[in-house]
Parts: sequence; structure tokens; C-alpha cells
Amino acid sequence: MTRYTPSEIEARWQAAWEESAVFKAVRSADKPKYYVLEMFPYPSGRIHMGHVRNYTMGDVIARYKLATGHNVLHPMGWDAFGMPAENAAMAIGGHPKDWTYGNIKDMRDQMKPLGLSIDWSREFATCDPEYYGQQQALFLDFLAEGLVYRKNAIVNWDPVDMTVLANEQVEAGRGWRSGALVERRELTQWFFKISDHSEELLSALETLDNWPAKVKLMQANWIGKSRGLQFAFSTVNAPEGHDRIEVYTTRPDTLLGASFVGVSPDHPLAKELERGNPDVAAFCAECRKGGTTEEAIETAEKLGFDTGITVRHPFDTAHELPVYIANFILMDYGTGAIFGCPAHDERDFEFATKYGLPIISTYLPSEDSADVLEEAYVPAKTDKVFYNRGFAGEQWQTGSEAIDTAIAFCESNGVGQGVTKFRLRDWGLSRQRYWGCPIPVVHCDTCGVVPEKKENLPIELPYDVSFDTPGNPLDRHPTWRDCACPSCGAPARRETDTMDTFVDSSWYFARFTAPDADTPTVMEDASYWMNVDQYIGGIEHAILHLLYSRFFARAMQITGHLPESAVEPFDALFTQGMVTHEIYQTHGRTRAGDRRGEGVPFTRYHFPEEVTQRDGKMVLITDGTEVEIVPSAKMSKSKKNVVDPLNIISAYGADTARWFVLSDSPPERDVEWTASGAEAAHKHLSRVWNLCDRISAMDKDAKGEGDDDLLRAMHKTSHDVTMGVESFGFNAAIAKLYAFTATLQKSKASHAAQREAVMTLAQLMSPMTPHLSEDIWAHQGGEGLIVTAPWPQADEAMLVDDTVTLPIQVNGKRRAEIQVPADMPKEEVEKIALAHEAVVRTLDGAAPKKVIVVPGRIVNVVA
RNA sequence: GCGGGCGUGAUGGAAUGGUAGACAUACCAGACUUAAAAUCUGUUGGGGCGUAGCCCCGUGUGGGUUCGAGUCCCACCGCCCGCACCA
Repeated sequence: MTRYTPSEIEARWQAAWEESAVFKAVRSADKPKYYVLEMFPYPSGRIHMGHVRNYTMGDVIARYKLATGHNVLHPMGWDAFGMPAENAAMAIGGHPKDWTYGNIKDMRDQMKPLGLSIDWSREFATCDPEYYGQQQALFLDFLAEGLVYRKNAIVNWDPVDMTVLANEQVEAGRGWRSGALVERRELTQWFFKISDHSEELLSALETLDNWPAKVKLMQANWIGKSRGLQFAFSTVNAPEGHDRIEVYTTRPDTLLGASFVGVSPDHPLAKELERGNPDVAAFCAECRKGGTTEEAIETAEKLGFDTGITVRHPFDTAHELPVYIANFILMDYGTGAIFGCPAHDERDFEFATKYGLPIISTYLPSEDSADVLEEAYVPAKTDKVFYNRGFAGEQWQTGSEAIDTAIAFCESNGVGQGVTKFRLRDWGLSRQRYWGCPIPVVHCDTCGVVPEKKENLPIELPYDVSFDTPGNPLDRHPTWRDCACPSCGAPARRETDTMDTFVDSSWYFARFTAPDADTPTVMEDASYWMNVDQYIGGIEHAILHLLYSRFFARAMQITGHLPESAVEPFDALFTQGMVTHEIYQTHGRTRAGDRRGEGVPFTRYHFPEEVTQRDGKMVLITDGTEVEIVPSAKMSKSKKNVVDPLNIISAYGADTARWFVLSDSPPERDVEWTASGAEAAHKHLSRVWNLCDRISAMDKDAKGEGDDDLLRAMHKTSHDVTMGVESFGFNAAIAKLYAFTATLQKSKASHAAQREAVMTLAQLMSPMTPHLSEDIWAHQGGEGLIVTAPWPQADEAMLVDDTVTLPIQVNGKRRAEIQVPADMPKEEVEKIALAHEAVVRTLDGAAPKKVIVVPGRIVNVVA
């Protein structure tokens, strides 16, 4: 008997696949195409279990589609620009380019042993000039089309990374990567006009039937559509040029409940007043300070400054309202000014109470409700309420109805107009960094901003830069920075900002369809391969990456780089869970002389390979100290709860790692990596291997028993596994494979039947454990490679048994079961069921009222 | 606050409205072995009885729809995630 030695067989079959070029994607008309893509990795230098899980899922789909007769495109690349490369250069010296390409080589070497069905001939990195040069070409086309523009803007400035961040990259007031508190700065920046597509990006979400509802919802919330009324208050005693204050409201039905007008500290009126009044200036400065931190937002008191200015109510010009500068009003939402309706808004209520402003209700729960409110009355917009100060529509109506009628009324009476606003703002793409795609424009004193000529692309990054001073090295690089104006030829200055790395990942999926083309895409290839049929990645990209990619697909369609059919580039999206692990920790106290002081408690973390189980406790291998176990959490280097895929591959083989990451949990949920689970996966693969050996050694002519049962089980397994793979039910599919393996192990069937069974088992396992499957296939004399063998078809006739076991319920409780032929008529089943001893006993002489027979399923007797 | 999701054995989790707990882990018992490892076999939701068997209870809690509910509906409790001074 031979032994299952993955290291040997895995290398052998990987070589065989490479030699036969089975994974090379070929365009041809004879087969349907299938494009499966996993979100490409950042080349940090090491693969982790999350990568293994992500790519294994994609691989299962890709191999399954290959076996079911598709032309499969399954590419891999590198999201290679970004700050870690510069940080590494600053920390350890060296050059971002060398660091990045070194990491790519390392990671490719670590990834190849996984045996993924990737067409490596299409590989590229976003830092390849051949890629980012085409990105620059795209940028120029977008510029010509008005999809990208330049403006002065208040931007989020990350003081640690010394760069600008998009709103999407600010999390709770901190930079998404550095964690530093974000500051406001005013700079001239490049922007993609994504906001022009807000409506489109929102409404098209409805067409994405195979996207998780959660992701669609998150995008919808992010785009943030609201319908409301925009109108102006005329001011009474405001400075010149401020005779009107534009406000936006989503609740125009509460207009008669207005008791004050509030403007943002960044509103032009506030800024005007600030210049002439030190008190206003002091107040505004106070508001701007630290206003972006989460704590500040949660705890900040509503602060207001009475400007002394008043405005006239549009419906009653004799009625004047005070104008406050208020800290809770955001300049970049709506018009930066609101009217306050304390009766129906908690925030306004708090403000009004504090500053002694009137609280005027416009609607109440009922006609006889008291008109003095103790707190803001804020019912759901779908609730019907009584409008005691309504001005349009019925007295009794829902908030939604009232809003619609109020907008119509205001429009026809010349008080503003109904407008739709979006929360989504334009995407600022300028970054003051070196390691990114240079923005291909030139600043000329006479011509202004001049696009670079396409024939000069790519504008390559210079290699000779240094990172010894903070800021952008391109700014300090005269020979690169200084150039001739593409328009007039006079000395000019290259744009030294580079593009946000999210640009790089917003079209890579399209580039994979023609990775070597000297245009961004080739329409013929894009038309054939697009869309991505199945996209797989982490939920953390639910908003940013996916929204930007959807915008890019539209922009590329407008500029003729993608067919119209590709405006939604990802037909199906799957967001997979993380790989988690228990955390092992012990506690200690610092010794004398520690810089933290003496006797300070601290936590020590231990790698999984440093602990072992002894007498039912987890202890340190070195000295037997018991460790505290913290429940499973995302693998993280700092907590040391990591398992290196390379160690698993060398200990058990890639097939074991692949099998295990899919086996224990549904793919969308987190999976906990456990040593015993990995062990079990490996044992199972060994069992299958031994099974194959045993069958090979059988007497070829021996008669067996139970051939039919075995083959029925085989067909059922084929059916169940196929359903599982099709619906991302990998864990359930694997359970069926475990069960079938046990059946086969116990089988006494003939050699022919067992051989067929083990070959089918190998095929059904092949998307998960491709190397082992190839080996079994070869051992059993299978034709060609298993990867190209057609997927097993379950024979419908073999899925139904001749006899079935029917449970019999009496009043919904199971009382007995009977074996009957599958095709027995209902009446006869009913007769047998009612005659059953247990049924008779339970009925106790009572006549059944009704008998429900669900063929092949169940019998229920209603007494 | 708004929006969404989830609650099933010791654990991860199965279950087109049709026998709840598949499969795996863990535990326990047994076989093989001088012994251990490995391997194999078996048991394991709770309770009860007259114990080849049968009965009762059981999918967070309480209701409802249904011949039949883990699954559908309502309310509540708990946990998780996303968004958030958004006018």
C-alpha cells in the first residue's frame, strides 16, 4: 500500500497543468465563456489564509465551469501602487519599486503551490508602466469627455501620510490607513464626476440580482438620495450680497413650524460676518476645531450664535425668524443652511429649548392632542397624522403625502422648487505621493493646464528619488518635473500629484480581457469576456471599490473602451467571510527597569504553534504555563493568532488547506481555523487515497453485492455536490462528499462499480482538491486530465429510489414510518398508513378527519 | 437614532413549509498493539417508563397562520454589521 504524499503529487500535477496549458483562456465561439475573478491582492509580501480562502472559492467555480464546458477566464494580478511601499522605503531604505516587485515575486511563488487554475499569461501589476500608461490614456479620454475636472476644494488632509483622502477614505474622522485625525485644507484637486451618475448608480442597483442585498443597501445609503424643497428666505438686515438664504429641507410640510434659520460655520454668510466680528470668528473657530472626531460628534452640545439677522417667513412676511450660526450644520450637505422646526426634529428641539425659541407643531397624533410638546414629535413618514398647521393636502395624511403636496404647493406659489439631492460627492483622486500613477497633465504659464499627448504616454515615474524628507519626492525632482508644454513648447511643469490607488483597481477587470493591448482595452475582447460572471472578495470593499468600478465601467463605456452591456461590470458578487483563529494569551507584569515602569500588567500573545493541549487545558509548550483562550477573531499578526499557509502546505499539502477552508462554515461567514479541523481534512484525503489503492488492488472480475445501491448513492452525491457548487454551498457539498466516501468505504460492490464510484468521487472533489483528484483519476486509468474531463451528470432515474421510507404523522407528530414503492398511489399509501399499528393505537378508535399524503415525503393523519 | 442581518447539541454548522441536529470537531467506550501513536468501530439534545421498545419536552421568548413551522407573519429579548448632527 502506498502513502498519500501531497508534496510529491501536487508538484507533479501542477507541472502537468502548466505543460498542457489547460488554464489559458482562449476566445472561441464554440463554447460559452465564463469570467471568474477574485479581488486581486496588494503585494504585501506574504499570502495569508484569507487569500487562500478567497482564491480557493474562485478556483472551485473556475474548475467547475471548465468541467462543464466553458471557456474560462480566471486571471490574477497585483494591486501594486500604494503607501506601504513608500512607508517601507522610508523605514528600511530601498526603493518602493524594488520592494513591490520583490514582494510580487515572493507572493507569486507562495501562491503557485496552491494549484490555482489561473491563466498566468495575463498577469500584470498596476505599477507596470504598460498598465498605468493605459490608465493615463483613460484619464485623458475622461478629461476630454468632462468626466474628470479640477477644482478648489476643502479636502481631508491626512497629516501622517501627508496626503489628501477621499470622503470614503475617512473613517470616523481618521485616515483609513494611517488612523491619524484628519484636518481640513483647501487645495486644487482633480475630481471624477461620479456625482453626475448618482441617479444611475443608484437605480441600476436594482438590476444586480446576484449581488448580496446588504452590499446594494450599503451603496444605496452611501449614494443617499433625498427628495425635498429648496427655497430662499429673504433677509432683513444682512450684509450686502446676502439678501437671500437658500435652504434645503426634506420636510417642507413643517414649514409653518419654522422657528429659526441656521447656517453652517462654513456658510458664506458666516464667513462674511466672521470678518467683521471677532465674536463670530471665535465661535466659528471653536466649531471647526475637532469637529470631525467621533467623540466630538457624539458628545458635542448643540451650539448656536445669534447673528442678530432675521429673515421673513415666505408665507407670512410679517413673521421674522432669527438667524443662528450653528455647529451641527454641515456646509457640504444641502445648501449649508436649514430652517429649524423644533416640534418635529429632536436636534432642533434641543437647540430651541437651549436658546428659548418657540416650538410650533404642524401636525399632531390626533385632533384633540395637546399642542404643547414636551419633546419632539417624530412619527414615521408612513404614519397618518393630523395637520393642525398644514398648508397643502388633506388634514389627515401621512408625512410622505404631505411632503409631496407641500412641494407641489410651494412650486405653484413660487416658493422654491422640489429638488433631489445626493449624499454622494465627486471623487477626489489627487494624491501627493510618489508611488502611484502620475496624472498626465502639464501646467504651463501661458496655456494653463494642458493634457499630455497620448504618444508621450506612459508618463513614467522616475526611479531616482529619495524619501528622506516628508512630502512628495516628485515635487523635488526638477528633471522629471520640468518639461516642455505639449501645446506651446514653452518651459512648463508636470503635474506632480499621482492618482488614488482606487483608480488602479477600478478597471483592472477590464484590462484582463486584453492585458497586452496598446489601448486600455480591445473592444472585441472586452465584448467577448465582459462581464465578470462571478466576482469574489471581502465585504470591506462593499462601498468604495465596487462603487468606483461601477462608475468607471460607465465612464469607459462613454469613452468607447467598454461595450454598453458592461456598464454593470460584475454580474454576480459574492462576499466571503474571514478566516479566524483563537487567540492565546498570558499575563505578566513588567520588571524593574522596564521603560513602562515596574509591575505594570501587560498581555503576552502566543502563536498557535507555541501552545499545546495537556489534560484538557491549553498550555505553553516551553514551560507548561496555562494560556487564556480568547474566542476566535480575525487573524492578525499583532495578536499572533495566525497560521501561515506555507506551513500548512508543507505539513499537509495544498489540497488539505483548500478542503479545510471550504469545509467548516458557509463561505459568506467567517471560518475558524483549528488544528484539529485541518488534521481531519488531511485524514479524509488520506482515506480517499487509500480507498483508491484498495480498489486498484481488487479482483477485477469478482462479483460484488450492492452495485445498484452504490451507484444510486453516487448519482445522488453528483446531484447534491453540483447543486452545492452552483449555489456557493461548498460546506454542504463537502459534507455530502464525506458521507459518500463512508458509503464507498463500506461498499461490497463489484470492482467495476467501485471504480466508477471512486472516479466520480475524484471528479466531484476535483474543484476543491485538484491534485489528489488528478492522481486518483490517473491511477484508475481515467482518460486525459481530470480538469478537462466532463463533469459527472447525475442520472435522474437513479435519483429516485424504488422504495421510499415515509414518516407517518398523526396531528403533526411522527408516530411511525413505512416502506412503500415510490410509485404507489396515494390511496394505497393512505390505506397502509391508517392500518399501521402505531397509528391505530394513537387514533384510539377515533376516525381520521383527513389524511394528507405528500408523495415521497410524508403522510399526516388529522384526527 | 436610521437601516440590515443573525439567534439550532459541548463546538463549527445541516435541513425546496414535510422524520430537527446531515457532515465535521470534541468527549466517551471498544477493536488492533507489550505500550503509545496511527487506523478502524460504536455512543453522545434533555427527561421519563413497564427499557429488543415506547412516551414526553426541545431550534432565544411569547403569540399567530398551517394538516404540518427552525423555516412564513406579529411583538419582545439578545448579539453582530453598516450608516449617521444628512436638514
